[in-house]
Amino acid sequence: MTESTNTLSAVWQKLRKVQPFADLSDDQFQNVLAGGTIRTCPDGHILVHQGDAPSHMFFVLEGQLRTLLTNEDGREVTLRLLDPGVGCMGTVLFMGGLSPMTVETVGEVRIFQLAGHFVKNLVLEHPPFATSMLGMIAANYRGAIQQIDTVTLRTPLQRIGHYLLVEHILSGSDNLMFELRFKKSLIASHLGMTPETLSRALRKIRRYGITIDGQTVRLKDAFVLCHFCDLNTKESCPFRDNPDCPFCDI
Amino acid sequence: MTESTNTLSAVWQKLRKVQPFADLSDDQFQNVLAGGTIRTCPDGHILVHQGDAPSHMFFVLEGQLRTLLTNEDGREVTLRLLDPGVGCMGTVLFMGGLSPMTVETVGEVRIFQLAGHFVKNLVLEHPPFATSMLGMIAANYRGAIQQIDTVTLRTPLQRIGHYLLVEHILSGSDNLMFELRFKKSLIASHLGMTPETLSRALRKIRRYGITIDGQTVRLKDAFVLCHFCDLNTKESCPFRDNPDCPFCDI
DNA sequence: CAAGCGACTTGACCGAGATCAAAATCCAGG
DNA sequence: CCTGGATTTTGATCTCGGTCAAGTCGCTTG
Repeated sequence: MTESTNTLSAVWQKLRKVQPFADLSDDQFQNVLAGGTIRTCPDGHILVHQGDAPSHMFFVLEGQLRTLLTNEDGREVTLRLLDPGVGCMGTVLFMGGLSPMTVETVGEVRIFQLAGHFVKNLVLEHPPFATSMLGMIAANYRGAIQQIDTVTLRTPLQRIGHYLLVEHILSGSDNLMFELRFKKSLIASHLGMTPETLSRALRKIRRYGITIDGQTVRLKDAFVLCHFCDLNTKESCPFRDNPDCPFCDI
Repeated sequence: MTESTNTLSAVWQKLRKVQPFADLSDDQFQNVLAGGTIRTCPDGHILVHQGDAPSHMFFVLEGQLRTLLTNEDGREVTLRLLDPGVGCMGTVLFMGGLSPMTVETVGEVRIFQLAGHFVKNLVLEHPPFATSMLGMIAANYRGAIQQIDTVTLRTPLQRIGHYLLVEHILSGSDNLMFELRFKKSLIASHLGMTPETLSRALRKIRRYGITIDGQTVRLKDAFVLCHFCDLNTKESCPFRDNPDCPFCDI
């Protein structure tokens, strides 16, 4: 088996079932694969600068990416933290104009990239793909709204609590222990605070029965994170409306 | 001419040329009109509550709407301020799940509303409409990103400066005087600050040659707002790369 | 095993913006 | 023209989170 088949099949594995490709036929997906490129980038590599004309969509195969905003004096906010299987810059392609965000690697990353015009053609030619893109973009939009909510209406404690809740649900919420997927400094930047403030918030959150040791989060019981539930999150909560939940009756 | 025709033709006037309808044929647009409803709502009326299942898209015919987020103790951020010709909740329809935002009238408002399934069908049946919706949603997303930038990376002075710049460009930027379209308290809420802070920032911004009296903004010269330009805005600036602009060479 | 570096934590201090309170301004309606 | 309520402005004070600096932990590398 050649290196190239090896890699292509890896991409197939990673991306076949994820949005916006899940609804394509195998043939169409094969086409997508043929139309894109696989790259490996070192830590801290900047794939897109704020202000660049957007040219490609990117999908993480291995490693992590983040999208972020910066200002002139170097302050920055992380918009999204991307794990394998997740894509970015899809929305930016349809915004028209220059990219409002930077895309940067976090550690060494293997990515799959697809030219913008390729994506736009797919939208025109395959209505289900268009709907799928709409859903994906809308999901990103929801994330942005969530972030606005977070940074403007919540205290640092509430921010990290909510973040942990979402992570817990994503991890399957079947265990009282799970791992943080990202470095704390990145999480802090995503939550619009400094690492110092995050650290202090993590200290304070112990009194809710939530302990963080390194990347490991330990919960006293299944419902301690319910303190930080909101309407969006409630919808995806597996304990939704469970009578034991102290907050689901709100 | 009956009241109803009168109103329908008013809707035609207002919405025929705006996204996402601009690319539809007259016949298709006629269909849209027939499929929707016209409503008049009093000041402070809530069209959608955060947490409602999204059912309609709304378009402003006369008056103003705003979309906003609230938390439990009553604090709120305004996401968007909508003037006639602008629509909302389109994105939310494609997010799946409940509405993350509230939609509220500002003063008495006349709106045109279109059922969600109607919009979704249009997307499936008319690829150009889908592209148009993608563009619209992407534009909203850009707005959300801009807002994250604003509230996390800018000082109150920079925020209001940038806001005024965008307003100036929207107003045609052909005059050294223009009107604020919204109440200051709403603008403050949109910029993530209190009315008091906004007031103080408007005081401070005088030293840049920008004077606000009531709703009227007066500029000392055409370039005073350039202090608050960023990459996004630069693209739509009519003075772009004008050698007189003190910042376009950045 | 020691050294060294990066990531995180902790402490002390400070300042921008929120809050609270009061005065001023604006405007619609009588 | 006057009046009453909403909106905005101004002033005084307080507080949360940022900043700066030092210390700790943990991991990689020689």
